[in-house]
Amino acid sequence: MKNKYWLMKCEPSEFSIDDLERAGEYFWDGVRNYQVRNMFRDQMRVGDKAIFYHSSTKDVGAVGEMEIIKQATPDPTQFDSKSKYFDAKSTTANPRWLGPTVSFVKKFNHLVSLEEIKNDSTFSDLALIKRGNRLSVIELSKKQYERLIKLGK
DNA sequence: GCCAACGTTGGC
DNA sequence: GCCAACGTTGGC
Repeated sequence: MKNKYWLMKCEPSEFSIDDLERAGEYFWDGVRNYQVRNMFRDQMRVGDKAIFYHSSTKDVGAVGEMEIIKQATPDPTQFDSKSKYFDAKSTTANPRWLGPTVSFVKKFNHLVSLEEIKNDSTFSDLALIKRGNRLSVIELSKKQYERLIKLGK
């Protein structure tokens, strides 16, 4: 099956591309949005590629490449009452939230800033730059994915 | 820290 | 099922 391409946001104060590089792989936890949950469940598959994007920080933008190495499974933080992602309404029998596992591929040589993305016509219809967008995971076209990698070199 | 925009919750 | 209130997101 054809691989898909994704852009996945995370606040670097929580987890950054450097953290991922050190860890090698990471369970993408903490997503509490149904649309994104459904994307994880129904569309994201092993072998898909993803761009790591730093949000809510001084230097906002795309910072590196990842690969999906495990399809979404229940997010353990939803059952952990000490976690800020705890969800009392979720049960192990019927878990509400999922997360894929990603692996580090490459860190960009330089950040591709949000401004740069906005100014590039390749991304003119990308939800990322649309006003009011709240998705932390967005599907990219192959062209958009390759363009980000080129800009990051 | 502000604030616009959106998603979720819960009373009715 | 409506909708107001509330919480969260995320760029600036």
